[in-house]
Amino acid sequence: MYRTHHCGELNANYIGETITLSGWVQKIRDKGSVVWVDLRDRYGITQLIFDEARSNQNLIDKSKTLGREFVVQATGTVIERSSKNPNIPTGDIELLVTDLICLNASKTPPFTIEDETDGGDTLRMQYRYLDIRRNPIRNNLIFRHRIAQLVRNYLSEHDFIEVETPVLIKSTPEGARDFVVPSRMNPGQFYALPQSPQTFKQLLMVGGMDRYFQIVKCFRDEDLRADRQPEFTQIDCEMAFVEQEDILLTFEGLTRHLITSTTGNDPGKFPRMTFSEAMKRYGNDKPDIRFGMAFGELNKFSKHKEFQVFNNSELVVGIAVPKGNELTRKNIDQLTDWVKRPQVGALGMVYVRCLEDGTFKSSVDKFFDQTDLAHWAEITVANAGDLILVLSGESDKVRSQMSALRMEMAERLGLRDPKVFAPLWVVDFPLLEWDDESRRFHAMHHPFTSPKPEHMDLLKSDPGAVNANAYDLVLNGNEIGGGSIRIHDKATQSQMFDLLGFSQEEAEAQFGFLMNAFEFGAPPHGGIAFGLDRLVAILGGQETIREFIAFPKNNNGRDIMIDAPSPIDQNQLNELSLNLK
RNA sequence: GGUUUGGUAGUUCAGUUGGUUAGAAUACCUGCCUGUCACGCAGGGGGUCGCGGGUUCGAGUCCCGUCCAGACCGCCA
Repeated sequence: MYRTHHCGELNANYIGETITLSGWVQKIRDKGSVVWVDLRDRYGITQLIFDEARSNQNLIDKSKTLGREFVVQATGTVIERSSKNPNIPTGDIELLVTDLICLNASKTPPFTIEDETDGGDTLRMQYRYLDIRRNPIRNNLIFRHRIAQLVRNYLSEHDFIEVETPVLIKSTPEGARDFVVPSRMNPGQFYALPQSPQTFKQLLMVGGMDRYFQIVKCFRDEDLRADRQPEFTQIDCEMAFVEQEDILLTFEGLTRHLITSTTGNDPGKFPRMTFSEAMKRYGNDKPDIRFGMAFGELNKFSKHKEFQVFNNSELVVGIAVPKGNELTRKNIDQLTDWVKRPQVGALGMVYVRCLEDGTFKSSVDKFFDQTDLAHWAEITVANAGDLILVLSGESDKVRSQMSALRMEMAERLGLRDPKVFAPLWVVDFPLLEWDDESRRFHAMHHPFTSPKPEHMDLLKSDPGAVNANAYDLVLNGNEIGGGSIRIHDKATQSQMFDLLGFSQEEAEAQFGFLMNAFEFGAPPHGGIAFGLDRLVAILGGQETIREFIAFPKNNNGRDIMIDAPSPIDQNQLNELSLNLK
């Protein structure tokens, strides 16, 4: 038997017992005639002791041959320590070893297996199996397991059935790029990996499953980010015979349950905001509402003077940075440089200091008087001691620039507290968005999203003005879920494909199976999908989803541990009827 | 596709205006040490400064190219 106990459970109650532990050598402290070895497993650390007074010399010599990360099995007697360590649960006892087996040696690891490791990201990814031995990563994976468990239990209790859907499916032009898989038995033809099980879950509704969920891998061949991986996990859900309100309430329930269970804080009823309000007030469809600094639109009080920059701008918008007047001129100049970086793209920035005596000092005092600036302060809800930052330009651009600035200021002021959870429903998304490049409409959510019934008439006359029964769930400035009420009749679906520029033949070839199904009694239905990786990371108080994925890919979509992707053998290419170049 | 930051010992980093033999910490190895738990003390080994080219009497340092890594923009229905 390799072990009778774990390394984290022994305490004073076990004194005198003979037990066996197995684990990894965390550290050896060799004092000459006494040797201590910290033995680690998933559950904790227990100190082993080899002592000239009580152990035989062979055993002591053997202990001195061990190194970091050796795998050993130690049998001995639990004894009370003469000097205790209050910092660890097993600190009152140690194991006086009577038998020691080295189960496997180890090379010296390339980085320290400690909470604060000295290893860089690349090295940690290359030796991810060593990284996983560290508490933070192991705890993150356990945390992820807990959340998946909570989701399964909650949804199961609410009559949802987990159904697996295929991974080898058909490529479609809409949406993200597909990962494709060549078919050996069908030369020249390809499967695609699903970007989501969207059509399958709708077909399950047609199949009468009524309430479906699946914790499922999805694949998108797009560039990566700290919070984006080419393969990621969704909590994919669909319900039949529901309206938008039913779905919002059901999944608000799930999300509240997750937040409350994992953080101990009940976020209460989730606020709701329309897409257009989110864009107007925060320049963003996923506003972080843990803090203020909502936009104030200043057009009315900024275009009546000789300041041509504002006069030539479609939109002048400001935010009040709390206590921002503490910033020095140099700080503000640096901030101006920051917004002028190409990633943000502003041409300049105007600032107004709100002084303690109620007056204002701005970078545009030449053009605007105290009355003008007082209006700005009122609109941006600025108090004495605040700093109003103003950007101007074309509406869409200036909103996204100001959104970036708002987030940056919140970051600098420490307002993005990872222990505070502020969920928000964003509703009433537009159905379509115009794409200048391809000169056609794209589905904002996806082509299966239902227009709002009261906007059905607009579909023909003014498609861009049609709102959808689509909604996103936002948590702390991150989109953690999104969904919609779906189209469930062939005529509307067909009209939708038409709007998106599909010919009847193309629509039939790509989505004929779905529209056929709609002709056999498709129930009204809708759903939502959560990004599990992101959700887990945010609830775990971190930004980077990689810390919550056992074997993540790097910035270039590579797995540097197994070295994938990689070229394949010419024979394999031949079998697949593939000819490169 | 673009912007930007970095690449120096096993690891994390420092390295001034271009100037002698490239340093520190930690890890590793050896010796000493009976209560350590970031143990301590003494000693030791360890470098093609990512790679290629250029400027120069002289390049870790400056220039060009390239590769790798991180962050961001585009992209992500």
